[in-house]
Amino acid sequence: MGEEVRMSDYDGDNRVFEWEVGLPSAGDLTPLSQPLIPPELASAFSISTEPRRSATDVNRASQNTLSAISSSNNFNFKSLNDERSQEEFVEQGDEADLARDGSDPRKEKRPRLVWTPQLHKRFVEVVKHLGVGNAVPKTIMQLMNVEGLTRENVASHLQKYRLYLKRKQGLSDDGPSSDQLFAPAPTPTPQMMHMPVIGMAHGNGHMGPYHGFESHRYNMVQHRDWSGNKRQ
DNA sequence: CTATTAATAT
DNA sequence: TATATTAATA
Repeated sequence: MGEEVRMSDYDGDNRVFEWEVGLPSAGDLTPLSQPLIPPELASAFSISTEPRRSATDVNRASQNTLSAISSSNNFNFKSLNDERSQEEFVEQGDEADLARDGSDPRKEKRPRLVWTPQLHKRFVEVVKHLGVGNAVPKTIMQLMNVEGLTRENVASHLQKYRLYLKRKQGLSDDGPSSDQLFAPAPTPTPQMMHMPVIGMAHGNGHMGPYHGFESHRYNMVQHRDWSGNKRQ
């Protein structure tokens, strides 16, 4: 029952399009790695939150399930969570990082946040929802509800996003769509803000255990070309 | 304390 | 280039 499947990989034969009408696109689905109930609400109503699973946990579980299925009835599942799809990406380039306080969680360096298309989409939706005029980092961060996302992450991205907006209203249209991430999505998919998206990781430092609360770490990244590719 | 912006660092 | 960090300022 709740298989998470990337339809983008199945353009093959055994695909029944009639079954897909009205279904949300793969990118809009809520990853199993996110709790359905925001932590604030859960605690406010004293709902016991299921122990949060990391993206890798979910992927592993999916692998097991899918491999079991495909072996039981020779289904032609292509590569699901294989190779470069998504997994944790930690740049283990250690270099004299013994100066790390293993004590203060707040000061722990996080890996650089990677603004995946999904993350950015989330960001844009929240900003639009708030209105560009009154969307501030703290609020955006809260509404995005992404584990591990910090206010300065958002502030930094917001700063860049505003520059993008400024540049874009100044010059109606001309030249190629300069920005990869910011350019209007080819698939407008007018959906209200909903559903959490998780994503980040890859950094110079380390991938320490982060506590979005009391649980796991975050990661999962689409390592697409950030340099010359426009997805979504 | 948070937000904004520009400059600078990684 | 993308993201982080810092400093000045509101």
